[in-house]
Amino acid sequence: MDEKFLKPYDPTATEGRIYAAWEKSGLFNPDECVKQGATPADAPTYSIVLPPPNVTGRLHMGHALMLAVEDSFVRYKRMRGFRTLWLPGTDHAAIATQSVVEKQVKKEEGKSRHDLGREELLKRIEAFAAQSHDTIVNQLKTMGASLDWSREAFTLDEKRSRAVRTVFKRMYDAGLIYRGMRIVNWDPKGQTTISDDEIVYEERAAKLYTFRYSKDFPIPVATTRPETKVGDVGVAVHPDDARYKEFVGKEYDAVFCDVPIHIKVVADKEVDPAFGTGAVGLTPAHSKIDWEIADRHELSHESVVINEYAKMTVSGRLNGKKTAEARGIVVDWLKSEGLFEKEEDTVQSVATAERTGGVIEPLPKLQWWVEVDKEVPGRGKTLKELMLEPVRSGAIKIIPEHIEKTYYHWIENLRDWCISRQIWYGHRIPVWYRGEEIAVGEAPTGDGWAQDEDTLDTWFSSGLWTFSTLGWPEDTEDFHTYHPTDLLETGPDIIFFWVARMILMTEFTLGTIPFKTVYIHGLVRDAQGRKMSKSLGNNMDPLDVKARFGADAARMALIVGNTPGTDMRISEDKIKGYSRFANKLWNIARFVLEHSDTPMIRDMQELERYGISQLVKEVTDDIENYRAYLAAEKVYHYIWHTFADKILEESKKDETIQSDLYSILLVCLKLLHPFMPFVTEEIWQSMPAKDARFLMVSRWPQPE
RNA sequence: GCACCCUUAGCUCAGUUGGUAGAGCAACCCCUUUACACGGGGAAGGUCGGGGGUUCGAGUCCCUCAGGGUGCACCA
Repeated sequence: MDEKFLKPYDPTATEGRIYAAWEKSGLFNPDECVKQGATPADAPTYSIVLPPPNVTGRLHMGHALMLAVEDSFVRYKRMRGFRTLWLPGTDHAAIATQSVVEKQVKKEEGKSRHDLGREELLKRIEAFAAQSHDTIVNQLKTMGASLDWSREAFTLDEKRSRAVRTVFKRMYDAGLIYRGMRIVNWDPKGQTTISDDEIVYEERAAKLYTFRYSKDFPIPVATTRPETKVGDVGVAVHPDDARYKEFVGKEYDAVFCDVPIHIKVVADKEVDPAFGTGAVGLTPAHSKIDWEIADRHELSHESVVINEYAKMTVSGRLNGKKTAEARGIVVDWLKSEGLFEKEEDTVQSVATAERTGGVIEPLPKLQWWVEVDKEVPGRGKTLKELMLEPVRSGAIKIIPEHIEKTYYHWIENLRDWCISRQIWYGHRIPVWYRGEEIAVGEAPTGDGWAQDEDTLDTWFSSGLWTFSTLGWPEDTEDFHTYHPTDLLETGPDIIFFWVARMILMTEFTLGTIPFKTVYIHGLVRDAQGRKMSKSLGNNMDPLDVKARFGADAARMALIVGNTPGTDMRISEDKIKGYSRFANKLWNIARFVLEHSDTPMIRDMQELERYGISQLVKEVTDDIENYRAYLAAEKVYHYIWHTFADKILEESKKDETIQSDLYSILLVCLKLLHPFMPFVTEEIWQSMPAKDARFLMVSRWPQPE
């Protein structure tokens, strides 16, 4: 018996060494598994692409959970003899990364991005991303992730960029990408447009003011944003509202807070007669709904009164004032003019930018959009329908199932997707202009072409991830072998951002699904059930956990009792419990090896009396049905309370049992390996008789 | 407003197609027994949120109420 067993199990002394040995073996690469005879060349494939962590990030518990779950499935499938590919990569995370670097530059040099210029800022960002990349990659490895690093991808590298340009052009040619002047969600803090999904609504107390535009204006109007009223072009009332019927169609002139305005009264069914005064002041340039109502009544969109810095752009006393300040000025003016009727307290949900926290200012802007309600040529269906169909038909299965309903609900409410961003880091829009001419896809030759200044929403490139990582649009063997992928495992917060976009992009581009199963894990919360966040200071650092208890213990704690789609709580006690379990297994191995001078490998029938075949059957069945949380617990329970507490104890009295212990241990190591890869592999390395050099590629016990 | 989820032992949660409840942790008692005190043995603990229904039988299916949470939409 190896002397190492005389001391308690020490994960910190073991895990790094084991991971290095795995990496050196090359067995994370399915081609290498075939070459070394660990996997049959004609074996079926199993593939997962890693949801790419942001290059700016540090490993957090969410990552650790993702890795624990995915690695469990991957290791299980590999042991079952599949040609198993788990493909790693990182995400450039455009807005997030640029804003980190911008802040840094501002702090250290006092310069803005415009002081640096596009080229210089990009240089800084790329340097930062490269260094940050190495950090996160090394952290992924510490959790034991059996990712094939030889295939690593980056959302912004040349191969992925080519995929982006290719898909953009195809969508443009299909008439699904268009450039249009529309109201966008403008983030004055981040100085960019964002999509509807990047908005977070915050409940805030606000005032609802009731006023008239002028003394002779017949209808009182209620608003929470009086400062925007200098941009009003109309007032909308409900067609059936008897109070205002006589004024519909009439037009009025007024000078509102120094600004001349022209108001037409229109009737529109969108207006709720019970809210406020039942009359809406229409500000088409600064409200999505008003824009739409204005469209229906042929009112102008042109009256822009707020700029990108959320400052007023009208002449008179409001000029150059911030919107919040302007609000007070307008209210004072209304009061002094006798136009003010009343103010009431109300609660407003204010749209803020998820990344920067800036209050969204709706502005009309020329942007690029993906049209979701238009028929896709040759498919006879809209993009929306293409997103719904594979989930409805069961071609894509979402776990837990009820999330499918949420998915449908979201798609039904989906509007055109704004894909252009006014930041510099990211995939530049592959469109070039020269006078009236336009070129799309690849850079045109000839003089005088200027590329669009904007970049693409980062989710545009993420949407291609399952196939861009496999080399598409090149005709690669990997693409043919591993696509569609088998499993997409991710968190509930990016189902719409990412999962839905992947389905959209893959259905459009390839006419197929990106993955067969979507497994949604819950969010990791602290012991009190609170979200882990920087501001609360309750973040648990996986690297710290690993240093104290080992990656195996952290992984096990994240898997056991963690049902898909349900948030989980993690506590130090739970992790500590599994670090003790690792030590328990260590001592079981010690005992077994001490009592197995000439180990005999028994087949499953010979071990029938120990209930092990039943365990294998249940564990296999649980993993196959995405119940890893049960499988891991059953293995734990068997090892500790059946194998150690009963069988080992019996064997001290009954010598006939002793010669079976070795075989039981072998099976237990295999069943536990997907969940606790390090300690099981470390013990395996000291097993004198076994079916593979590495437990990682040994055969999974046969369930029958 | 629309939709979805949750409510089971002190705490955190399982309970896969309906067959009279399980785990981990904590708490309690005992044991330093030669694999392990990062251990072992034992006992305790639940009218499965309330009410109603379907069924021979419901934590599990249906209805309803209450509390908690999430997503989406709206917010003049």
